[in-house]
Amino acid sequence: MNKLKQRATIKDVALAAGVSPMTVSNVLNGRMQYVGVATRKRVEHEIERLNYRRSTTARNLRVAEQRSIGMVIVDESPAFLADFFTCQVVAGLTNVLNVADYTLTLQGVPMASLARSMIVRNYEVAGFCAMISGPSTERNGVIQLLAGLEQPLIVFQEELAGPSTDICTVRQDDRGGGRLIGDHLLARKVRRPVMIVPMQHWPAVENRVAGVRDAIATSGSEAELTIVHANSESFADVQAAMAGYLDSHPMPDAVIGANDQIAVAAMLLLNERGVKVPDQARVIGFNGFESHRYSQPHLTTVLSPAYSMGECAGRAMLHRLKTGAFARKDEVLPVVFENGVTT
Amino acid sequence: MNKLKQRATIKDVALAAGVSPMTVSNVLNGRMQYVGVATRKRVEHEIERLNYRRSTTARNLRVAEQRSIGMVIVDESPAFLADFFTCQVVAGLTNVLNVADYTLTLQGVPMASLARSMIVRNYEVAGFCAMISGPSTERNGVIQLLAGLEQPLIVFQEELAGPSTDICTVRQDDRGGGRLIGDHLLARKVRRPVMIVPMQHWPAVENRVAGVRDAIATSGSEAELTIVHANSESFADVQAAMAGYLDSHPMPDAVIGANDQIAVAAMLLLNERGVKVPDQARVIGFNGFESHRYSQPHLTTVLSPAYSMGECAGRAMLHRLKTGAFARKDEVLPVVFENGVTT
DNA sequence: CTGTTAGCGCCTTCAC
DNA sequence: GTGAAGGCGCTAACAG
Repeated sequence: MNKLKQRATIKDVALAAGVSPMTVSNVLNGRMQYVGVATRKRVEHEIERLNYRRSTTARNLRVAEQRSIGMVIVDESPAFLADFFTCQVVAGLTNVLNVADYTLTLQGVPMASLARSMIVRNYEVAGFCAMISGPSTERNGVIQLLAGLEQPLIVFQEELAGPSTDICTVRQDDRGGGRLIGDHLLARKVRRPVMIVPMQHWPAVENRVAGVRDAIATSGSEAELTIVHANSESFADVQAAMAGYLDSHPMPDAVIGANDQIAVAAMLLLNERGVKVPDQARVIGFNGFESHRYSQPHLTTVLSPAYSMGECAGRAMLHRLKTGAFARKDEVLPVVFENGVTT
Repeated sequence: MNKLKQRATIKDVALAAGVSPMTVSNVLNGRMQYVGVATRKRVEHEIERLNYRRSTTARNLRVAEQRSIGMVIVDESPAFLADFFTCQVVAGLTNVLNVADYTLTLQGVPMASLARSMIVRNYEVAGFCAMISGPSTERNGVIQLLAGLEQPLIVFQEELAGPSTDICTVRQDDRGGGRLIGDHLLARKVRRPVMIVPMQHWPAVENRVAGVRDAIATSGSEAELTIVHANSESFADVQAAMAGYLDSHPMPDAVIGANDQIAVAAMLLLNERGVKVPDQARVIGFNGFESHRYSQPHLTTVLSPAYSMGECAGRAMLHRLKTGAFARKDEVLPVVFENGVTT
């Protein structure tokens, strides 16, 4: 079925109230200057009685306007949204949009099928927000593809090189966060820190690494950062990479996870091997969320403003829609250092 | 702005390809029996060249059909979605819908403004899924309101009493989970278990309590379950409630949290007071997620099938849309016991 | 295989 | 203040 069953239209309401459809429309749109009070009452009463609901579809067609923003999540995994970071971003975004009577249209697409997806083939939202994962080249391909749609576009956690039209990036200050971590460790005389990062190229991660290096360079310390690549950020891969490193190198005096999960996986391995944290090795993560209060031991980390990023994107998009242009091409949100007991 | 700017229509494509709009429409809809190969090629080429994208709005109006499902999250907190459970449900739901070329339209609404919201006033999706929080009476009010919309409705984590039309509930087997917990604790000779629950009435929580009681009754054990009410499920409130209880009662031999956060908050308090877990008191949670692998100590809990619930709801809705009726009025998904080190 | 006609529900424009 | 005509972009039904 999935059909529009017998549903009251403006015409029905008009008929019942003994007025013309135009008058009903005026009432619906709050153009009260054009409608007598008595008429309005009658119309409103009939709307209620007939359980009338305006067809968004017909209205949007007529006024050539969309009241929804598309949130595109490009990821191979079908569980794309089941990620706390993305989740927070979507939450913030939805809230800002909803308050402005916009809707969020969620679409998860595997990279391969994006070109044939409804998003690309159909015109149905006023603009797009995108969270893209995958290798760098492919991510850029996706951005090109979405940009080709010639609609306002916001991309999360990316940095764009060339001049771009009608694209805005929203990201957190990963490099600044890296610096905070570096400063914190250097103040504790760390000399041989190791940072575990996933194999996959990811600008946020590179910025975190760069931030740590900034801190070392600025301090004039002779500390040296070693990068250890894990095949993925899964629990098993991280532990394997960490084990491989420990087996063939002297014990590092600090382990930095590219994110909290990585840090915890590494820390659990250290525990297993009898290494005392933080006495023998300090451990620090990245992208902590509310849940950090519940973790035991309390991991030192850098708090992600993911929810605010969503809000920021929402506001940016609404502004773009209203004024015709983004206020800024790149929105960078500050992160906050969170002191735990693991450093 | 937010206007449809100069955008190619079917007419433009038809003109450019030298055919009628109807032929273009046939190509778009894959009705190739009605279109010659040469013509099709020409049309497809022009679609590409003109960067044509079909207007979902116009199509939906014409065929009187919506290709989107509304996900309504009724909650006072603007951070509604920033909750792992909801997040997982939405992820599962979106995936199933997207594969069927349906879209998910997300809308978060505070209870108070629901009646005046776009959801209620406008007709724009084929059906609704709802996650409602708040006191029992108000939740029922929301369900009534949404049911009054006369569209297919799926509600998560509720049990409906009376006969309902076109409503389906999707929930996890909380009572079964409670039984698993009860059995586990009884097998360990627990006699004075305490269960910490939030003040707010919540059917899922009541079912968990009932399940534990079931287990006790079935076993014929003389164990007795004490319920401790916390003002909310926040860290502070849970610890306050727990402290209040401990100060005026003998030490329980097991603490059951109505969910994992509650359990962990309680456990941290026990730690602070020097109570050894699990030797002096066992601790057990509810609604574990992937993150349980990262928690330390590894909490014993019952794993929530939240993601599957989303998938289940998606399938149920698609079936309803296709056949005109829900296959089942109440979908109950099994939970899985997860053995940790805290029991 | 291709084209013509008509209309989905709403709102802009203009007349009364 | 209110109403009548017309059309947004698309496709069902029917002609050819």
